[in-house]
Amino acid sequence: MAEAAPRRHPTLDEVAERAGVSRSVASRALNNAPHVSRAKREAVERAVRQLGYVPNPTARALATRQTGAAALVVSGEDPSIFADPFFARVIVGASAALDEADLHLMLCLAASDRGRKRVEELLRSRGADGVMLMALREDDPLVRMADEARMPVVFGGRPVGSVPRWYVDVDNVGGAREATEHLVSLGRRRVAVICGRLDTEAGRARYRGYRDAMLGAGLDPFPPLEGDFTERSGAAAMAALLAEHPDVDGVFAANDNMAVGALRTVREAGRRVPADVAVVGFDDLTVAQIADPPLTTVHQPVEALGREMARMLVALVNGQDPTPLVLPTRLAVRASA
Amino acid sequence: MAEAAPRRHPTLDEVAERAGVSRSVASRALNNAPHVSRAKREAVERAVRQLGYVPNPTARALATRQTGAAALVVSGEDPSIFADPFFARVIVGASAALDEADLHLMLCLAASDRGRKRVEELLRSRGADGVMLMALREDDPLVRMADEARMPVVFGGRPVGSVPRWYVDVDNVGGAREATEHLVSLGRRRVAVICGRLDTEAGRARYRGYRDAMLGAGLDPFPPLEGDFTERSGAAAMAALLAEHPDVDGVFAANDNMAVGALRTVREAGRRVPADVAVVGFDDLTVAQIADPPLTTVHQPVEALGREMARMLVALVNGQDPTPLVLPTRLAVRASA
DNA sequence: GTGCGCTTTGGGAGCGCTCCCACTGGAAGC
DNA sequence: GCTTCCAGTGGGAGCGCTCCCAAAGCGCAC
Repeated sequence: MAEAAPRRHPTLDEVAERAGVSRSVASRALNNAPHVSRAKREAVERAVRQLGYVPNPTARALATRQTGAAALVVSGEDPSIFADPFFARVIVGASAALDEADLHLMLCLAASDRGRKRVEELLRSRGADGVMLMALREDDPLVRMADEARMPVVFGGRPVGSVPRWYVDVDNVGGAREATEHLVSLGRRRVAVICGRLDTEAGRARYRGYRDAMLGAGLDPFPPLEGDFTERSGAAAMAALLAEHPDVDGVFAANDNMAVGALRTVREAGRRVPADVAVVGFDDLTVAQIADPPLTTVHQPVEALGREMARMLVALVNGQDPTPLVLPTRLAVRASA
Repeated sequence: MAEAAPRRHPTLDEVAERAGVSRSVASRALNNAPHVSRAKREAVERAVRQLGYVPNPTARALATRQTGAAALVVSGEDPSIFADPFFARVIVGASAALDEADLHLMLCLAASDRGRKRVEELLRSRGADGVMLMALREDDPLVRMADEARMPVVFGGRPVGSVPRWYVDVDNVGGAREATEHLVSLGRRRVAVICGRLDTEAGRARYRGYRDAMLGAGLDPFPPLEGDFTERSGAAAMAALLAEHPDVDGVFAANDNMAVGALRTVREAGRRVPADVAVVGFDDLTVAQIADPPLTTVHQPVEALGREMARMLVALVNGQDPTPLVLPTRLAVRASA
């Protein structure tokens, strides 16, 4: 038997009775609403203390039509993409901002079909006051669902093929451009690219940034060589690159994991980093600092991303109409380039 | 203006009316309860489809006194401890298990005072059907709150100084013992230890396992040298160790981050791993595999930890009385030892 | 003394669902 | 023929809160 409740929860009625006031007055006192005399307010406070009263959030939610919770949905068929520390840091930021607005955080990993179904239900049933949506693939059904949702939706990053009404993103194009320009400024001329999945907007935008920088420097951009954001795929891509273009002297990888994989392959091929091949990553996760050599990479404000998504959502919930936000990146120069 | 709702949500009453039945019958049909004729059941289903009806979870929660959500609380004064990929993987496991039971996951980072206060309110107000509690420090006020909570509580790991009624833990003592025995079996005799925080039960248990193994092998255990589970602290501890005991030939670090720090310090001191100093970690996070050399470490089933916590909680919510669980660890032997 | 406007108060009607219970009518048992 | 039973049904009373609104109380200008 689980914790036979010591005594039933006291209700607002009981508080009111004990304080010698009506339920209305007690409610107002509790919510710091006006139109309550000082004496009654204090009487209510006393009764609350004596009874150990805590308002029932469900009842309040039913009456106010506000659940007091915001959901963060992380999409993707593979649940382990969530193991990427990236999301953990987004959550830290979002959690802090939601705390300030007194909203709870519901986390939905929409990996399995079942999970996806539950997200759809959440969206349709107003099981939360608003939703933050992340990591959407091309044609993700969640995008359509979000359109039809009966609550505010903020996107983290932009989905492929559509520009949502409200989103927070990082400057993927600018970051990739800066990374590539850095390689060029070091005198590298045969600068290759290891793209992320090109069915994500981040993957595409980072390739665009690379391409812009190469063209701007009068160099030939490499065609997109696609990885899937894992270390393994970075290592494989680098191997292919060395085989096909032995003279490559710089590599921009669309994230740190792949950059670390590339680092490993370069070393195993007997070449030095950065002397023979300079490598730049993207993200600036912990792994960039402990890589050998430490990875030059595009720093993105991950916690700020979460924080700003949450703030935007709070604004929407409060009936405001915030404008989309693109957060700046900056290059963290370390030993690898 | 945020999304002027296209039309008000249809309610169960409207469904019932459209289907030509009473609200009771509609409710029963919706919940697959008995005592509904086939014809009416189908009529209700049709009405649901036509109206695009979705039950209001809040109203249901109020009536059933079940919120349909479980909370995962991660304690700790520093919110960034949550950035440890460890928690992300716990969440993946917990989320999957909760999905199966149709429970939502609420995530509470009880870092700030404000966050802690909100957790307390959650615990006292039955804002969730149950709670999973992790990463508790000595004297964490959350432990007391959990005792007084009006809902089931499952601990992840055991808090210092008390054995909760329900918990899931990994075999910290056994894992640490096995790690140390491995070092001894390699012929190492001066095997030192870099402990984790000794105000956590995991930190203490891992030291106990180390000590047991040393004594069992007839060797002198080193006194506890405490780190705080970060790479930096591991590096510092290792430096101190080399200064004081230049002849140390093996190190057991209580987690991977500290082991990686130790690795770095050993190399910077001009010694070789594992030839001069063999190093073993604990956790088997991604970092263990990409470390140089790859880290021999105690693998713990992190996702299973989350999954089992969630399952235990579900059992409690369903009125059962599950028994505490200690999950086994195993040594993942790589190049560092 | 009357009327106006203000704050303070409590009654009551929801919010949308579940679930107890009383009722119906037809099948089964005697 | 009667009672007994039970699947099927709908009415209605909650769950615990918010919030509208009418009424009461009171000071103050006229």
